[in-house]
Formats: sequence, C-alpha cells, structure tokens
Amino acid sequence: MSTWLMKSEPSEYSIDRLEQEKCSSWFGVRNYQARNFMRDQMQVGDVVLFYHSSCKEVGIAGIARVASLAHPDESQFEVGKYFEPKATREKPIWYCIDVAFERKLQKIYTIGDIRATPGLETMKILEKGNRLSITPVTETEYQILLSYLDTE
DNA sequence: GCCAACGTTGGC
DNA sequence: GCCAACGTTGGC
Repeated sequence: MSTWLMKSEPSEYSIDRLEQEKCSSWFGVRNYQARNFMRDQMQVGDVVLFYHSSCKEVGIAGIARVASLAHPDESQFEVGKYFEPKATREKPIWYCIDVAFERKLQKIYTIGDIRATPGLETMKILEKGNRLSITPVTETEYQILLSYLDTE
C-alpha cells in the first residue's frame, strides 16, 4: 500500500467539503505526471494526505483513502474549465481516481511544521519549484508524520 | 527535436 | 501581488 500527497486549493475543494460528501472524484488534474500516478500506480486503499495549497494555512489538512482505480475524468468531455477538445470517449486523455474521507486533522500540519520535522525534509512537497499536485510519500515519511500527528 | 515565449502554479 | 520555477506550445 502506498501513500500520496494530493494538493487542492480549499477554495476549489477542501477537506471539509470531502467530509460532507464522504467520497469524491479527484477530477481536474491536467498534468501528465500526476495523471500517470493515478492511472498507473494508485490502488484502492492507498493513503491520501489531503493538502491545502494557496490559502491562509498551507499544509496537510486531513487524511483520505483512494476509493477507486483510475477512470476517465468526465470533466474533459464537458464544456468548461476542464474541457479537453482532443479527448474522446474512446480515447480519453485525463483520468482521475475517487477519494474517500477518513479524518480531518485537529490542526493543519503546516508546510512550516513539515519543514521543521526531522525526517520529513525529503518530502517532495518541500522541493524547490515543485508544482506537482500529486506526489508519492514514502512509508518512512508517512510513519514519521503519523507519529507527530498522534502527539498533537 | 530544439528552444523561446508564454501561461500557470503556489509560497511568501 | 510578486516572482521563481516549471510545463506546454508552436515556429523553425
């Protein structure tokens, strides 16, 4: 089982919204590397660290689980923000997975907290210039993070 | 297939 | 709102 960090702007989609909806498709990813993670590697039951970006308190806001294998992202067929003119039903370009709410952190584990946590310096999210919206988290990083969350 | 120009991301 | 860093586009 793997762990992933998935970024979302809370003004677009927040952990609170996922808590309400319980489960949601992670549609709208328009980056090939992130798509490939979803399409080729993500498995049902994988842990998702739900990260809030571009907001007042940037950081890990909660924990979710991958709830489906990749399936075509419906928003690529619909006129609007995520429309992809080159995609067809027969040959979709973009894929997404579903994500199920697990829990909200009592307190956001901020990017500053992550930076200051021994052993988490290696997290992709901290790499300079990293803009990938989905990044793999190692088992070690996940365990270290968990140990800090539980002592909050 | 190179690479400059452009648009976007995202922390600060 | 700034701006560095990155991905994508498109002319050649």
